[in-house]
Amino acid sequence: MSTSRRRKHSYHHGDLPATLLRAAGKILEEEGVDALSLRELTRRAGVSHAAPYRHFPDRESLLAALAAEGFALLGEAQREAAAAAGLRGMGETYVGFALAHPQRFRLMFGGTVRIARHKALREVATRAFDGLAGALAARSPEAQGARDASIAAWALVHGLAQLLLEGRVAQAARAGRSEARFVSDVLATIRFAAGAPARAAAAVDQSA
Amino acid sequence: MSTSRRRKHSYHHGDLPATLLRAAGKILEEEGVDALSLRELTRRAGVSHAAPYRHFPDRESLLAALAAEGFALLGEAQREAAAAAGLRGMGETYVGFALAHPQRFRLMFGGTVRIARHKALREVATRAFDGLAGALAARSPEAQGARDASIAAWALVHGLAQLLLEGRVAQAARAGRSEARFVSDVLATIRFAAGAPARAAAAVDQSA
DNA sequence: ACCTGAACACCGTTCAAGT
DNA sequence: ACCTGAACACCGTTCAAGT
Repeated sequence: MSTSRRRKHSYHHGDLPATLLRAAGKILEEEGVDALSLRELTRRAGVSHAAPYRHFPDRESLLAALAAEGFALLGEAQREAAAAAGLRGMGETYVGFALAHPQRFRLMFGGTVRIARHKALREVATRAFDGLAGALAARSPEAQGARDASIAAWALVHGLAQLLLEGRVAQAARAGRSEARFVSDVLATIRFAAGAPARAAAAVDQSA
Repeated sequence: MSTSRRRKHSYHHGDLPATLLRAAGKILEEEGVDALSLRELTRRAGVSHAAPYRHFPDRESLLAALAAEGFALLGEAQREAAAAAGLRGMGETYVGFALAHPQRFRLMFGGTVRIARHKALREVATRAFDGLAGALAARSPEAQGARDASIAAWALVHGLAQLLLEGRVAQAARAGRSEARFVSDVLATIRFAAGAPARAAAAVDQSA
């Protein structure tokens, strides 16, 4: 008689959390966070609208779980890229991840989820970034300058991803290049001055 | 007898749009976009909950107006910085704006407002960025390389702003420096290779 | 132990009606 | 021309009750 339940036994169907996360991920990627309501989610999953509360304290916690999945994926992709393609490969991978999963990336960095309040999320996010920082620090280990440069590198790829995602980079700037080539070219315009004392270098370069 | 109306004549009180934008800006900066509901806004403004619809087609259009204010402010600050402090000054101004108006900045770049769908917003946003691109292109006018470098420069400051805003940069990385000094030091680790053919330069730098 | 259904306090948006 | 009040179709969250 029921119209939407597809499960065998229906009542306890093994793993509702996983089912919810899968369905939520689909809604997220198709329509964005704002369209991801618990009620729509439970409709798709064929459970009552109160069911998620047995597994997630509130909506933000479910979003936090989705964001955590994203950081895990990004972190892994970065580690693989570091081994296979070096520093610039990591940057291209970062931007590539954002373009391949735009809504997920927005969720991870958009501020809707307060990362600090969700322990598992906080930890997996931190781990993803340690990779980038470590790779850059390893190249030129003069403490503070290298650390600053690693933040600049991260900011560069992060900002490029964000600008492309939001469509802020004009079509004209692409100049007919493929997306990957464009990203590669833009990143190639940058040089890191990690070795030099940052302050002095700044003074030199600024006088233009 | 009315409890909340503070206006003289009350019914048509001159400039409801401006009143709404002022109140909305306050809610935005205090509590963020997600807390900015039209109903809460109308409660504060002392009008009926349907009143905004005489002036804005929907909630997103009101948010678009708030974002447009932000881009106008940012654009102006950038133009002043360009005149007074040169290229690096513009970058510091960009990050400074984001840190001074975090919720506004999030609204401007968070993807909640579809910029392309709001004409006035689209135009003021474009104008704000022409400034940055122009300043960099003027320094080294070799068509494509310079354009790519200007995008990289923008991505750099934008990403740094975003990472600082979301609290993704660990306290430890600051190493006791003031925020302004930290930003300045991070930006100083970067050199632009706008003059050189981007591709060749990339190949050289990559082999590390 | 896990899920449901009714209930509550919110939303955004529409529209006939008021001034 | 501009604003209101009732109405509609949604939300997130809570809680007693069901299996």
